[in-house]
Amino acid sequence: METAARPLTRIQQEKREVILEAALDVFSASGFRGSTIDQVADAAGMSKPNLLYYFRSKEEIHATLMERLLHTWLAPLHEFDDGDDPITEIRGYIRRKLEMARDFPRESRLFANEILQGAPRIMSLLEGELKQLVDKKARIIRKWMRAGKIARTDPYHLIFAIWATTQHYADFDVQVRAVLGPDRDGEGRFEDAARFLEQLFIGCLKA
Amino acid sequence: METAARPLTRIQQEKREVILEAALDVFSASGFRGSTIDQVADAAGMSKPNLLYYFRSKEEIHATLMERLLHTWLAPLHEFDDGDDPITEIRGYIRRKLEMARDFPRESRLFANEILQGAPRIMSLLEGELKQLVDKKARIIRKWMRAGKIARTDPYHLIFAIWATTQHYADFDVQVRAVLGPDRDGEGRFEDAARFLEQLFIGCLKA
DNA sequence: GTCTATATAAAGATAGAC
DNA sequence: GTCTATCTTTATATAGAC
Repeated sequence: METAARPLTRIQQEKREVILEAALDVFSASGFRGSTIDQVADAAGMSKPNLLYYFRSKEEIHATLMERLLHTWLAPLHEFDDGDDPITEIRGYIRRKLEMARDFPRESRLFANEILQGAPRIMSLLEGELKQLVDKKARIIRKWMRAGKIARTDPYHLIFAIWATTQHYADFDVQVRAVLGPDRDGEGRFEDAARFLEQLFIGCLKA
Repeated sequence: METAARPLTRIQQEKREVILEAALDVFSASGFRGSTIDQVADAAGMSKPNLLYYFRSKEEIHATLMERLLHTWLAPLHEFDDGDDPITEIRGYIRRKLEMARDFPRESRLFANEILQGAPRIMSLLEGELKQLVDKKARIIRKWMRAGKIARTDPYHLIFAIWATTQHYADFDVQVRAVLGPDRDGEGRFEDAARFLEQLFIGCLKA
């Protein structure tokens, strides 16, 4: 007979946090299949069997991680709303997405890894929650266009372009660094990117 | 004593092609670590030991694949040149890159996988050949800007944005499909994307 | 060149002592 | 809760017959 699920103690919660933090490091760098429980255990400062005392399997760690990730990841799009000034709203969304790429590059890469492999674990979420959210925001953008507040264009591809350009700085970080060279490292790169993306998107949207 | 490397017969070349084609399928879908020689052998229609008769190791298959990939991948940027009309030149580059995403999505994903994992195998190429190529093209773009032919902006981030937006349609294909739904499948999506990207980039670059 | 059989190593997961 | 030892599965690669 199975024992009923017990609420976790505070200490158990904290240990799980340590493991998830370590797993984010490892999984985002090597992908799910490319990572080993040993690596995660090492990064978390504990033995493999000890780690498996807190999570039943590698799969369960990954699932827990993805669940949280998606919440964080969709937050900026949720914030995007029908404000007074469309340009301010879109500019803010771009800035928040770029800040996410800067502050949460591991999350960005973990997400990219999952999508790249065909999104086996989150397909239903993409077709459900994500699609509905994007549909809603696309309707807002279209309303702005009909009202003549911004130039007419395809709202879906506009959103894709914002995702692509901002996440690029996290997902393709090593390439960006290699091309820009050591001169333009750190914070400066993000300021340059922010300026450029504002010019690109806002320039083309002004009616 | 080692036997000297012999030139490959035509049949050997053909078998290697079959293997590389299968490997591209498998590696681009699951990443290098996520793929097994068994899968590649199955896809190539031969047994594992037979496959390993043509390639010494999984690593060697991957290396051969990456080498070719990079040649193909940089071709559009090589073509980008100092023509009469900057707008035509940039528009052509965007179109070629988007066509690559449409016609060679596996290559795009294989490349994305490699970069995402920190580009361990091609770092020196990124810092060498790629950087020099981009530097050269950035100088051309800057010349156009100084001549007042296009609006002033950061040429490096412009190139990154073109890479990001076009490759997005290959790398994040499942997400794009999920969000757009089944209505907008196949060729139509790429036409929409082409129209949008032209408006985005050309609109912002017109002086 | 291709096969069956197998050596070898890595990785996920568990048993059971403490 | 944490450890050492170990089981099991999977995967890379090789040996050797044909």
